[in-house]
Amino acid sequence: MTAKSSEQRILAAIRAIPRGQVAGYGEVAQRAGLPGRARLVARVLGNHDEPDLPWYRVLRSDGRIAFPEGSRGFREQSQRLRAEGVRVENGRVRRVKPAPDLDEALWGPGAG
DNA sequence: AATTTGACCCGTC
DNA sequence: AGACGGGCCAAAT
Repeated sequence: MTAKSSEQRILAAIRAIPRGQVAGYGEVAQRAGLPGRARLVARVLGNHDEPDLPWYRVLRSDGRIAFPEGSRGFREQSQRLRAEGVRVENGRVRRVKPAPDLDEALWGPGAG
């Protein structure tokens, strides 16, 4: 038997996204062992047939919904995200604040 | 077969 | 924040 197809790995990575949390296409691709294949992830999402697939937890790297504002997918995704407690604002998801660099902590404002 | 398209990403300005 | 260019890969034209 051959190895699992990339599609299966991508689907698995998407299913692995915890409820109430989101992930970027590139992030999913990387978790699926396919770094740089973000577009492939998008294609797979467009071809998905599984109703239980949390496709709505996948966003752009900017934290924005990949659908055009006002589109059906856009509203559905934003609504589903809000249903999980994700804060969606103007088609954009408030992502987790990145950890500050050590230099910033040491040499930041007030360190002088 | 070449070009365009698509639920994209990253570094740089 | 937004704009630009390069990368990536498969389907559609």
